[in-house]
Amino acid sequence: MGSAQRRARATAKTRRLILDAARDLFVRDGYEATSMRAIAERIEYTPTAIYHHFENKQALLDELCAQDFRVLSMAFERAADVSDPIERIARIGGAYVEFALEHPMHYQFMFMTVRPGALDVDAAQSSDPTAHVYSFLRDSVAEAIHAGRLLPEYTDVDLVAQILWGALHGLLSLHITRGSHPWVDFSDIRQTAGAAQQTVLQGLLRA
Amino acid sequence: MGSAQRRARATAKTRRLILDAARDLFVRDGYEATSMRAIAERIEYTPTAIYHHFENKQALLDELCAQDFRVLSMAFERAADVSDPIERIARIGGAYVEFALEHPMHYQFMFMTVRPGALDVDAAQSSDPTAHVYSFLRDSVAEAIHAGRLLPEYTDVDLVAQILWGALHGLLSLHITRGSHPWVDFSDIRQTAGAAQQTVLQGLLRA
DNA sequence: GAATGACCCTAACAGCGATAGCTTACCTTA
DNA sequence: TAAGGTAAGCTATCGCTGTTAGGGTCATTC
Repeated sequence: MGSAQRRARATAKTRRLILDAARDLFVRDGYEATSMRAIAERIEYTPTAIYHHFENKQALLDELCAQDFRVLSMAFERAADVSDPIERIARIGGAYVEFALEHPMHYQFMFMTVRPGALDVDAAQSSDPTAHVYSFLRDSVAEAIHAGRLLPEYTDVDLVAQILWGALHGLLSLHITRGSHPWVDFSDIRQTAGAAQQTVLQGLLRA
Repeated sequence: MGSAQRRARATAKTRRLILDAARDLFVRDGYEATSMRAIAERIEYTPTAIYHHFENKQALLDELCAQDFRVLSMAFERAADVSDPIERIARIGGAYVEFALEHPMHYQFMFMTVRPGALDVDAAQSSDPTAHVYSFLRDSVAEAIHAGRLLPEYTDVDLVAQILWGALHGLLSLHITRGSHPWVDFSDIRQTAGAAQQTVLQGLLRA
């Protein structure tokens, strides 16, 4: 009976082998520039073998993304362990920045890549990990609004959450795409992101 | 002698024909999903003809991009025609949002694409149009700081300019990459961007 | 009138994602 | 232990991609 388990282990190992190779190449060369043939060659299989474990190239990226979302989600859970909603928002933001700077390539896949393909709304709602990650922020914003901590004109939870998310994402994505370019003097990104968050919160909070 | 001019006109017309078709398809289907064959078919030429007018596919996008930078620059010039620096910042932001929504594909290429290849600092400084466009915002921020309109802790011009830029860019880029996805309730992007800008300014300004 | 060069063509290259169909190895069941 | 089923790899191929080599046509120029 243990033989089935051994077989399952072997399958999982191959799967992991493919994913690791794909991640390396995606990170090094980018998604478009990485071919299924290159992934296969790196692990000494034929391209067809990959299709036995994954539906297509996009499915590889999806799986890698899902893994990263789990990492981010766990970081958020750690950061969100505080009762004050404003402080929680600040800590979630800090964890978000740290994640982006520690895994810039993953961040790129997760938030900076145009994902083709229409989605079944219901399926996406329940399965897409972005929703879960976003809900950390959204729930805290809702709590802050409910507790009367924000200025009275801010009643739309999604609007406020997106302002906060956008402020950090904008700086982070600019840093990732243009950080090495000389024509704009990018200061230390952690400091800038911290200042951005503080500024936005200052604009949101009741005096 | 007029014949040479007629010929030049014909060449320019073909060139424009190619660019218009490319723009339409890039915008509709995306850069990667648009093939040279599709562009050629639309204007009833063979793909080879395009290579007579442009070096390659990337050159098509570069040319369109350069056009759009000119458009953005002109929009900024129009928007910046106001003396109050805070109002100027707000109007520059509005023009930026409009530009991104009107030219999402080119916005992607201009601000959301990791550009490979190291740059000669001096050459980039003088030739890269991003610097020129960024300076519109930077100069206005510097003026606002100099006029004592911001809270005293905001002394770093680039930091403030990047907070403002980042807040809008974050929302716009999220909208472009994820706007069609259903798991996050993206409100009207113009309204969200406007609120974001107002919130950041509220956090920056002296009471 | 010959030569030049701009412009566009046909045909082809190598590489891409993906699939059809076969073989092999193993597990389960009779 | 033989038969049947399935997972996982293979070869060969499809239709696509960006791009190029080489040829033809025609107006312009010497």
